[in-house]
Amino acid sequence: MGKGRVTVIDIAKAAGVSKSTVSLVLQASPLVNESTRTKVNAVMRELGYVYNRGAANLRQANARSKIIGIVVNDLTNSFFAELAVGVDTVVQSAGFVQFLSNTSESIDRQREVIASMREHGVSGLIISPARGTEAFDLKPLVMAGIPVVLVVRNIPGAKVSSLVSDNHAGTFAAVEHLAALGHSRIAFVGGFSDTAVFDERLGGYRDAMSKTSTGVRDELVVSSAPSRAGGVDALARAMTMPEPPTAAVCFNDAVAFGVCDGLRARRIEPGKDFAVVGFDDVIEAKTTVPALTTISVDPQGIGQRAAQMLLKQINAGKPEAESAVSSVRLIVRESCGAAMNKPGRKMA
Amino acid sequence: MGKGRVTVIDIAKAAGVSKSTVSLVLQASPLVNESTRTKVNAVMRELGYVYNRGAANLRQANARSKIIGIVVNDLTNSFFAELAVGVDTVVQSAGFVQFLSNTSESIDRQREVIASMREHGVSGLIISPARGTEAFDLKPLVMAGIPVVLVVRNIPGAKVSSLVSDNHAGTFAAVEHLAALGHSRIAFVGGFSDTAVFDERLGGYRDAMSKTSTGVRDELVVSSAPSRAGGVDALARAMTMPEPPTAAVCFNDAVAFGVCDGLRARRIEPGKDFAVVGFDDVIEAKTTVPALTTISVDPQGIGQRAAQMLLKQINAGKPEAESAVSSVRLIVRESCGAAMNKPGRKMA
DNA sequence: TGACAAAGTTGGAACGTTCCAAATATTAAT
DNA sequence: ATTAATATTTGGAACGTTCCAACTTTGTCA
Repeated sequence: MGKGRVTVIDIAKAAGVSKSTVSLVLQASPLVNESTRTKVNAVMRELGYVYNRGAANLRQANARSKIIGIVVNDLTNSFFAELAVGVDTVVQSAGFVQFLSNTSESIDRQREVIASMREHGVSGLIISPARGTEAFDLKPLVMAGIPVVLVVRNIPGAKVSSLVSDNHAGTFAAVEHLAALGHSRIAFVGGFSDTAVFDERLGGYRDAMSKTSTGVRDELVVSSAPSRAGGVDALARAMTMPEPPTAAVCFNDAVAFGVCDGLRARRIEPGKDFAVVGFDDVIEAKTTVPALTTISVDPQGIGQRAAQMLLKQINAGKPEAESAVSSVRLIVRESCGAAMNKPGRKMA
Repeated sequence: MGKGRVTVIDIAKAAGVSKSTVSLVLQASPLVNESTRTKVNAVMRELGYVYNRGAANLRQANARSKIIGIVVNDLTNSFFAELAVGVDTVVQSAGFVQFLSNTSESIDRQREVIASMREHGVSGLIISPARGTEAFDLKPLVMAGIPVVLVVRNIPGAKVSSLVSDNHAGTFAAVEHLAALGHSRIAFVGGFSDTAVFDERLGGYRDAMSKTSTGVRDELVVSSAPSRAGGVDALARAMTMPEPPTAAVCFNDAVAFGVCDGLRARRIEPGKDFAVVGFDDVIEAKTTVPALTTISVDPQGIGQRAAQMLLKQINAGKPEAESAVSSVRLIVRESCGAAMNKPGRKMA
């Protein structure tokens, strides 16, 4: 014993029934007699049977596979890690399991992992596409009728579902808030300028700025890598200007943290001498000092909602593309200087 | 067209050969004539064929499945996210794809996802077990001959491979370093006291402390959740002591960041008035201000190495359990106060 | 008792691939 | 031209499951 795996036929023999009956038991069919059912189940436990899903959904070409794939462009960014967790919770409770792959912004890698996932028979895909992904790259998927939900970054011509956050509204609100606090030289800091997300966030910033007394000033937008190091770097550039800004709306929280680091290195206290607003509301935002004022996008929530959209399409049979925008809200904490009272910490 | 999927038989018909030949082409067999090979490949491209791995490894019961599973206890912790990335890179280049699931420290969930992955036919598993996992829980896996590599947390009686970092050496080095800088009241801060990792790190701290003039003092170890918030909390408790510490060896980087937050909230400057050492060297450690002195464990490296151990076992056929400890090293940055010169930042 | 329905069970065939042994085509050697 | 060797191709059978149609058993009613 031990060599070959235990199959439904072994169970049938041991239980003195036919393989068909065992199959019915596996599917919890009401057709089978209660006594046989318990007997079969007992034998299964005894022999250590494990269901072979591969064989099962080879037979049922119609029903799909209980596997979904999620491919993200940068798993080391905790935004995506949390998004993955959100997806995981809902697919798990729907009895699915997820392939997860990281592309590190490489289109080639992305193509490979998507191909590999198809070969393994995923019944749907959640994709946060690598920079530079074209509608063309998704063509094979839609041709094959595989449901796809794009998250975070949308792709113009692709006929697939998408779920992005309301970037325009987010930065718009951030600027309004800073302006209401009396700031006028407000910078837009960080992010790669060749992405749609950047355009949207910058758009919100611009539209809000144009309603202020200062108006839009191009020198106030300084881009950089969307990372903590990028934030440090971008701030350094911003502070060399003749009239440096007094506040910054950052591309994301990582950049905002970098900006805070850079300020402190210059002996400028974020939240006191300079206002900083982030974007994303990652988990550290609320515990850092000073707590980060930011635009909350709830990455886990997006993951969950994306997973729900995907499962809906999978169950619907015919994939009906749907695009949604996830609303965002401004979370006012300390880094923008709005909280004048020093918050006391609970002590044991 | 478009309803049924394209199979190897369709290709065979269209190319005027037999399905066996097509199969040989798929496996890049040297037996097939060059001209037929190119023809078959052309037809495949034309008809949009996608390989059905499920069917394939149903046939070859011997060869395994090109899927590995990775289950972690907390994906929102960036340590694990990076570990997952490390695993991903090596399994991807070995032509594998990974299932990833998050257990959120729930044993039930862990049992479910492992069962699900088995049903899907994974050929190996990398597990960072949920708190409280017993050797018993892994029994079915080893009985079935499925290779398992435990990472981060080892489980005493389990007959599977493991790869953990040298926790004892890490905290030992941290204490030695702080003592050399002149500190004597050195606290050990954070972590749940019911885990093996905690014991090991505390052990290294204790052994090093017993060699100092102060010796081991139990009131200097204050545990907490291994998170940023936990660090804030633990520091608060530590500072209420009659003779508060002047330095802290932290359970991990998240706790260390929390300790820094807590210090700043008390107007104590980390790296100047108080020395802080972390454990893990997460990605933010080097960019934060002050840069965190910490024990580097290179999570991506661990992920890669674990994946290599697993692949080796998968290829070996018979799983030979092997346990390794990954060495760690002290990275001296600013938070311990050792760097007296203020590091200048590169400007554009 | 016979007919009929309901409940429960069952033996193939099928899913898309790989493997094997055997068949055929090609080339080289006599 | 015949044989031997080599190169290439091929038709089932098998993998573990589900589905279907048909079968057997049991119970009900006249």
